[in-house]
Amino acid sequence: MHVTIRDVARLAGVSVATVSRVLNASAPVRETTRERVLDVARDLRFSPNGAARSLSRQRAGALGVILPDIYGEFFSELLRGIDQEAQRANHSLLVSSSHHDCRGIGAAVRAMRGRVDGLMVMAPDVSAPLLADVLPRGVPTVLLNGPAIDGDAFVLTVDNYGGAVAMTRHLVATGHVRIGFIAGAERNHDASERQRGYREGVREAGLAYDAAYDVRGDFSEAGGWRGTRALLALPSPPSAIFAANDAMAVGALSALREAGIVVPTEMAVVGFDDIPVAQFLNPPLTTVRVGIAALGERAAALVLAALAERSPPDHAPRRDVLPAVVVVRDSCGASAGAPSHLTPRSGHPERSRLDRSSWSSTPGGIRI
Amino acid sequence: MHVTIRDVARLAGVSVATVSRVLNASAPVRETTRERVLDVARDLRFSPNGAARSLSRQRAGALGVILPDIYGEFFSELLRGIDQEAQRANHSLLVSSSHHDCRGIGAAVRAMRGRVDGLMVMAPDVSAPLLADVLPRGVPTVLLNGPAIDGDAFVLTVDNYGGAVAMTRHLVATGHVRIGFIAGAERNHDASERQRGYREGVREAGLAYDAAYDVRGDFSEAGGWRGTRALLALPSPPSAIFAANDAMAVGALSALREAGIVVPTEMAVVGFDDIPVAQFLNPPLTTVRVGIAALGERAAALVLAALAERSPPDHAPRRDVLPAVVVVRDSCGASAGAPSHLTPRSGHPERSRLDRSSWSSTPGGIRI
DNA sequence: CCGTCCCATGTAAACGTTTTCACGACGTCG
DNA sequence: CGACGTCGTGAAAACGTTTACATGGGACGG
Repeated sequence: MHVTIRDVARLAGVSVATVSRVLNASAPVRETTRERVLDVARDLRFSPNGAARSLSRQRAGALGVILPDIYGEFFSELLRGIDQEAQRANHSLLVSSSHHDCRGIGAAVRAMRGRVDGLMVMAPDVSAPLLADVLPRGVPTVLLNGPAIDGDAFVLTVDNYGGAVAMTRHLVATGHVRIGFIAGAERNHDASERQRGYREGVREAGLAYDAAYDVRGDFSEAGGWRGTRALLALPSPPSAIFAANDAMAVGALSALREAGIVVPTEMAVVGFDDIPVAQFLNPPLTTVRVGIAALGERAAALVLAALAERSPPDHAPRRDVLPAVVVVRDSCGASAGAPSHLTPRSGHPERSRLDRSSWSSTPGGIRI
Repeated sequence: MHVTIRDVARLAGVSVATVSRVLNASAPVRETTRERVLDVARDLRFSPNGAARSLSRQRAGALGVILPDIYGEFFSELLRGIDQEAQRANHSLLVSSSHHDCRGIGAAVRAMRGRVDGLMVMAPDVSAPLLADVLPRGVPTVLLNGPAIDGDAFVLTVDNYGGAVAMTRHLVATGHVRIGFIAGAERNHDASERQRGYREGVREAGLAYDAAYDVRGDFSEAGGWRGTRALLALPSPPSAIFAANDAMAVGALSALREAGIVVPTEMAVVGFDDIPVAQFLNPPLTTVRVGIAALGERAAALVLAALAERSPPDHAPRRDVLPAVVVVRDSCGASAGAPSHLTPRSGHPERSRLDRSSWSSTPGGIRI
């Protein structure tokens, strides 16, 4: 049926071992036989069977990615970062999404056994013990934006709490006293951390926390739209809306436009994530940059590093938190008043697609 | 090292064949032994090695996806559609991106040999003969948005030309006589088809085609931004800008905002693709809906169908074109004037994430 | 009571690589 | 001139499944 290494060997008049050696350059082969083998391989359009190869070597040359969803620019960016780093190490990506509960995650993990060398799992909705139970042992695993876990998985998160506190402080500093918050999905780890940050920011400013201004969303544009309607319906609506992610901020901007409310003069809107489109919105969105692609890159790098050293790196920290910095643009109304000498507004459409600047912590916010 | 089926067999006191039969329910096994095997398997947390499994059965249970890039919402949506359909058939996705030239595509294809049962390849920049040369024979393949090809690959495209003609007609009907166009990347198949549609639309309206209004872009927000600046710098700027995709339309909106030009009253802006965020932009973007996720779903469905019947479906058409319909929103200025009885503006934030309506052709444009 | 059939199970051969081991031939050094 | 590496190669054993084939034991009909 398919052409195998045996066919190549037969036609070239050598053993399969020699063919393998030629194709992998794994041992010296006489130049004449080498060329003969390569010729036959090319003629037959032979390409080695990946499954057989992974079975024989004990590595698959692929990384597994398990995601709750792939809707929106966030996951697109994350995947891009992961892919970029994986490709550097000649690894491909086995992607499986739409896994919210640990049953689904468990199934996906099992399906990947033997076809991937490492695993990246994003499971913001699943509690730590349940998750620990389904993760495989013996496979380098990085948990993205999840809770701490007591398996041998490395946990990589973004400073959700710190970023939300910083953003709330920024709004307070701009003069807002009624700040509405549109939270993420219930039970979602990122969502609750960001909410915790918002509440702390409000509390430390000495403002009265009012649950009516703290509405539930779901990280989708539609959720932001609904949340905004809810906030506008309050007897005394907020003067600023803090959406727990950029997608909801987009929905908020849309709802405000429909309501005829001008941003930022009549209402400030800020988001979280700094998805690529944020800077191109009308008005450009003030948000918290988390370096999504960098997060993905780092996750892949961690898995690959664990793969490189045969023994699991016990000395290395089991947890890493990436910084989240406030990026001030026009949608919060603070743009005009803020000191403009920090970072000149220039060339923003030219910025590199993969901005590594967020790998290192930036003190305070930055202006773009 | 890892626990294998042999370990399970040994501890359960049966042969490996029996274990396999239990786990796959492929043959009747006495209830008592079945339970014993399942218990041991659970205790040992056994999960079968995927590589070995793919080698033994002659199928991998995975589909390969080869993309030029994964930047932006377009690819995110496409991947989502593919994943959705693949998951329905219990297949996972092996994704490889950043492949622009046929050398890279060839390498990716070879790396996937034996680990995937079918292939979806998006290679808008590669010419047909080159591409045909690197595609594998014997593996069901669907080419996305590529040129027709004389291999045995199925070609699935969107009606780029028709959509662009329709959109241009719409702008003409709205009263525009100077329509700027921001094209996609050179040598990109989608890009040139859309450009061809724009030119035809202009021509058939009896307007003089002026190359100065037909500027080069690159399908990125930054490219749209630059293209818009170029159009604004013309001695007599256009009154409408047709960006060859939504990402560039986003860049255009951003550039116009910076220039203090109000959309749509002073300038109409339209895009192509109808990425999810389009309806939430300020103003909501008039664009050409291609049903990105549906495209992905259909591609996966075609591969899976070819997989189901052992022989390649010769009777089936080797090419399919999905409709592209104009979606009128606010950014083109025609919204207020157009008859509003067609489709009431309602519930747009609630629309289902995966809209299958574009699978079937809709006569004329639709209003949202 | 014996032949036949079926059911549950075991044995072993695939599947297509890589890799270890062995083995000649050849050159080098003592 | 013999012992000893080195180099090129082949044979065969992994790798962990699935599955065709074989086998033994019980049920059942004659």
